[in-house]
Amino acid sequence: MDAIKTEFANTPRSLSKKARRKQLIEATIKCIADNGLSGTTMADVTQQAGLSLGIVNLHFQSKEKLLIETMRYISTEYTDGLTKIFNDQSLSAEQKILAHINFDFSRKITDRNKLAVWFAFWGETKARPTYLSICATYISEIATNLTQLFAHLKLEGDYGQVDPELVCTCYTALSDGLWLDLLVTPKGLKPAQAQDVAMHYLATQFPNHFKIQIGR
Amino acid sequence: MDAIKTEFANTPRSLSKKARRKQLIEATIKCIADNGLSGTTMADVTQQAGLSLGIVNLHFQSKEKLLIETMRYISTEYTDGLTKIFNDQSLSAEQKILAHINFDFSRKITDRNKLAVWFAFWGETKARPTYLSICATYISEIATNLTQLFAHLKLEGDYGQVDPELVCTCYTALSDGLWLDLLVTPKGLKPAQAQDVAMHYLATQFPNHFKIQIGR
DNA sequence: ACAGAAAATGAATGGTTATTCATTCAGTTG
DNA sequence: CAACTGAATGAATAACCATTCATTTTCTGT
Repeated sequence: MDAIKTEFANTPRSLSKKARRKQLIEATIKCIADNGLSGTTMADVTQQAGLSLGIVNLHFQSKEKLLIETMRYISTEYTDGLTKIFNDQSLSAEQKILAHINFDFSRKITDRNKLAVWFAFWGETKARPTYLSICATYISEIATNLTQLFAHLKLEGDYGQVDPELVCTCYTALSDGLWLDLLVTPKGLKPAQAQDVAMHYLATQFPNHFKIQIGR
Repeated sequence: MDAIKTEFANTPRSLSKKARRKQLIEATIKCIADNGLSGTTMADVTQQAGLSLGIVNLHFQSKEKLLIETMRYISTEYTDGLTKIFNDQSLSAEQKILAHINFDFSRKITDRNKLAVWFAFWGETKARPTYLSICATYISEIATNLTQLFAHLKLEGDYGQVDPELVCTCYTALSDGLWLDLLVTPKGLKPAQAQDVAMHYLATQFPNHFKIQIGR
């Protein structure tokens, strides 16, 4: 908790509104990972951020809004990363898929603190329509792009049997499930190995493009 | 909430301790699905069960213990179902895998109330060692059995390249990820379609045993 | 350097919630 | 049927926690 404090300490007040909000959101992520969603209090969050109790209400009005912004923060971080890859004109479809899978299992994304937050929010989607609608947006956006990439690969190679939409659904689910693995069995799979598992699936669909990793 | 009340109403007091605990656990599942883990109160749970406020502490000592027993309940229900399949002497390895996948996407298991509970607890595993250790037990138990089945299939068919452990990891993650799909996009995939997606993966590994469903 | 604006503080407040336990109630036994 | 046993009740309690806002601190423009 000292780390976060010092990171921002040199500019105690002059921090822009946006940066202070980010600081509070990141403190929230840490707290949810450490205490669970049900165990996260305003006192925890503000202490984690090294600030005073009232600061969250000043910047977010309420705890509920802080949580919604936290969910939006992690899903935006994720979709922005993927969108950047998808829009990169210098990459081929194959390279985009490789970059996608690489991103899915990067340090930034498979950080267990963030994974804990993802699952905590997913567990509440049935209860809170706002959470569900945030999910709905990013899911369809990613699926459209990814399906398109798989369709492109299908044309390139000799993959008559491949159903791009099915592969997209399957890959996405696989990726989510591997995240769960990384969250609940930290002594088990490592991110790089999880990535190999995902790649192994893609290799079954596009054997001319992707090869199965041996040394896992 | 009336439904649950009347289900137990004909024997208001004479219910065994075990049955009353089950009733309270099932009320807890409904409450977590409806209000989220963070929004579930003792008043909610007891009202859902049609009983009085003090009843949870009488049967479970504390809310925390009720939650732990709730998690144990859903994971036991799941592992018991799978263990029964695995120990069924009348089934071949192939039939056991079919029964396994069938169970994974059965109504009982893909009930969105229960899925919400799974994800809520997974989201708290990093914060609560007790939850994590409950996960650890069922995960390794299932993985051992399932890997064994895949190894058996590998011997039966001509599957030189197949790595049973990898297939187990991949199938398990895929199944978990499809559960997420069923939870957060209820208007999207239906359980039967999710099952087809899972089957599609198994067909890539064991094409002589499993065929891809066309009419999904 | 000073005034005004903006940001941050944290004690106080009020609503919520888990837990307790004296009392009530239902089932059982002799 | 009366005394007994243990389950169930729910009002009372005590702890907790989100939010408020008067006050303090820092920044900015002149």
